[in-house]
Amino acid sequence: MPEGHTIHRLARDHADAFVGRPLQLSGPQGRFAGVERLRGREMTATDAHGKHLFLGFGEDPDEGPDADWIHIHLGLFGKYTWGLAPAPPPTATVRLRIQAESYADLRGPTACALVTPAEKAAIHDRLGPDPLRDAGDATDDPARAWARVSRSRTTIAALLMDQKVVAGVGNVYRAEVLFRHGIDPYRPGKDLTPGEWDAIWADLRALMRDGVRDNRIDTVRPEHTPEATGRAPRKDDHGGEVYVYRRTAMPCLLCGTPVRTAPLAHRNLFWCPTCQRR
DNA sequence: GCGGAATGTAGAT
DNA sequence: TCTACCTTCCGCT
Repeated sequence: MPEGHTIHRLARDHADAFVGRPLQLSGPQGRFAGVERLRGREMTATDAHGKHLFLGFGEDPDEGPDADWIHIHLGLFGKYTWGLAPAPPPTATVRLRIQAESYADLRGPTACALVTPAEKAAIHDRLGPDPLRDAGDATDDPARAWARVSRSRTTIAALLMDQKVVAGVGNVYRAEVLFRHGIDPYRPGKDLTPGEWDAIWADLRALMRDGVRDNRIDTVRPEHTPEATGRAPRKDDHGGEVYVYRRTAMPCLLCGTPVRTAPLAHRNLFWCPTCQRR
């Protein structure tokens, strides 16, 4: 269950494990039609933008005559399982298995399909800038996001989840970055100051880079950890330490106010009504 | 064993 | 604003 950091980590892990190595591809579930076309071919590149993962095949995967990309989006349920070869017999839910010296099993993705370089470019075009990219182009330019945010009456909580505005932020990073900056999630985007946006973007970059490195989301500053403050740690465990995400009714790590939750655009929003003011 | 929830998105209305 | 889709896991019977 991924936000952008998971996808960038997967791009790196696929590059390390599979680029330039003899591969065995299979689709045990029978729902990935690209297996036949890619049989015997070499993975030559990987890429990530927001929550979209791309695995490139062909001498020049960006424009060569044999260029193909596997486009993968994990959605809410998609999950990877990694291990050392030989892989055990796959279960019926494995959409895609890639095997070299190690193997990766993909289950439950929203998308797993072959796309052309042009189709890949179209996906980049409809995504906003990604705090984790470092291409020096439109795909990581925070000014593009600010242009949308600063003109919008939509709440900052909804804007942060809109992949056309910012690519890669999900429900955990949204809740946590708004908490870290003391921003009420219901504030309209146009009410934010440029300074607030710059700080949010810089923080997302730092937090999400940590997420890629550690393969989990940790957002709590050392001085606010349960160990440092003596407050009880959150019971639920999604793999990291956070201020408000899924800490409903538990005391805020800073002020002790019960953390609030409310549905917003089909997702649960979490915030501290005391620390996050309009 | 069942129901609900989960780090998500697309498409219909 | 709603529904559908995909899979796993946890808490409750």
